[in-house]
Amino acid sequence: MTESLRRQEAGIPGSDLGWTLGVILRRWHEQVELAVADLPNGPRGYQILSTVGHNDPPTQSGLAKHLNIDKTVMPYIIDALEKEGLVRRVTDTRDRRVRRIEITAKGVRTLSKLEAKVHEVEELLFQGLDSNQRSSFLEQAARLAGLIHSNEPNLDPCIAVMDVLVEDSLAASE
Amino acid sequence: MTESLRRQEAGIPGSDLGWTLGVILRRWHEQVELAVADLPNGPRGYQILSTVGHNDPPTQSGLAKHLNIDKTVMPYIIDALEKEGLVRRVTDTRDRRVRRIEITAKGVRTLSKLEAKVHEVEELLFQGLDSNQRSSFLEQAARLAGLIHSNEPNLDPCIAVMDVLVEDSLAASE
DNA sequence: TATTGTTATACTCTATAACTATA
DNA sequence: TATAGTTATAGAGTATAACAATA
Repeated sequence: MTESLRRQEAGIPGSDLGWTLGVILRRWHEQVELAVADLPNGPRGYQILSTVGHNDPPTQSGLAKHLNIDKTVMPYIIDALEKEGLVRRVTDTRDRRVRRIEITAKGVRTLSKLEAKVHEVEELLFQGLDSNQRSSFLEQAARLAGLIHSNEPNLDPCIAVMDVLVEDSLAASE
Repeated sequence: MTESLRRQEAGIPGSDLGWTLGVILRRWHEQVELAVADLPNGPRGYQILSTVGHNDPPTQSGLAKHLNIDKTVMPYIIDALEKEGLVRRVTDTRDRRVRRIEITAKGVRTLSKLEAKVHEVEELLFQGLDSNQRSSFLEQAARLAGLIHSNEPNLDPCIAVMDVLVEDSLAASE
C-alpha cells in the first residue's frame, strides 16, 4: 500500500461514512423486520403506522414525501394496512381529492405493541454504547437528519420534520 | 390523536431511528452519486475502490462480505473497474482459486481525486453541525458500526472492521 | 390546467441456482 | 467434499406513464 493513500485517512473519518451509516441502518432494518414481521410490508408498514399514529391524519402524498416512498406504492401499502383494519382512508371534507389516513382503535393497540418490540431491538442495537454515547449519537443524528430533511431539494417548502404533515393540513384547509 | 400515542414519544427517540438514519444515508448516497458520477457503479464502485486502495489487496468474497454486497454482483463491478484500468485481478499464488483485487496507479490517482470530492460533499452534509457535534456524531457512529459489524450473525468470525480483510490474507496463506 | 390518488407497465436491482476451477 | 469465482435466471422492489376525479 502506498503512502499517498494512508494520508487520506487523516481527514474526516468520512471516507467510511457511507459504510458506517449503512451498517447501522441495515442492522436496524433487519432487526425491526423481525420485530414487526406480522405487519404487512414490515418496517415500511411500521413507519407508516407510526407516522399516522403520532400525527394528525396525513394525506397519502404527505406520507410518501415524508418517508421518501414513491407515491405509486402507497396505495398497496395503505390497502394492506386497511385490510388489516389498522388504518382507514377518509376523504377530506375540504378537498375531496385528498384521502387522509387515520389510525383505528385496533391500529393504536397494534402500534403500541410493535413500538415496545421495536424499542427492545433498538436497545439491543445500542447495547455496546453507554448512555452518554448513546444519547449523544441519537441527539446529533436527529439534529442532522432534521437539518437535511428541511433542506431536501426535491421537497416542497417544509421547514422541519413534522411540518410536512402540518403543512398538508394547512394547505388542504385554505 | 389519542393520549396513549403521545406518551410513546418519551422513550428512546428511536421510534424515528430508522427515519433518521435513512434521511442521512440517503442524502449521503445522493451527493456521493453526483460526486463520483464518472466512476462505474457510482457510490458502490467508490466504496470498493476505496477499500481496495486502503487495504492489502482483498479477495472478492472478502470485499463482498465487508461491504455487504452479494457475491454474484462482484464480477460485474470488478469487471467495470478493471476495464477502466483502476484495479486488476491477480490470482493468489497460494490459493489459485482466489483473485486478489489490486489498485493500479491510475486507480490511486482517481481515488485520490474522488476522495477529495467526497470529502467536500460530506463537509456540506455536516455543515449544520458545529465541530463538536460533528465529531461526536462521527465518533459514536463509527464505534456503533464497528460493534455491530463485529457481531454480524451472518458473518464468519471477524472481530473488527479490517479483520475481515486481514483474516482473508491469513486464511489464504495457511 | 394542475393535483390527488390509482393502475398498469417497464425497468433495475437483488437473490437463487447451477457451473468451473481449484483445494 | 468444500470453496472462490462466474454466469444465467427469476424475483422483489422501484420508477415511468397514463388515467379518473376533483380543484
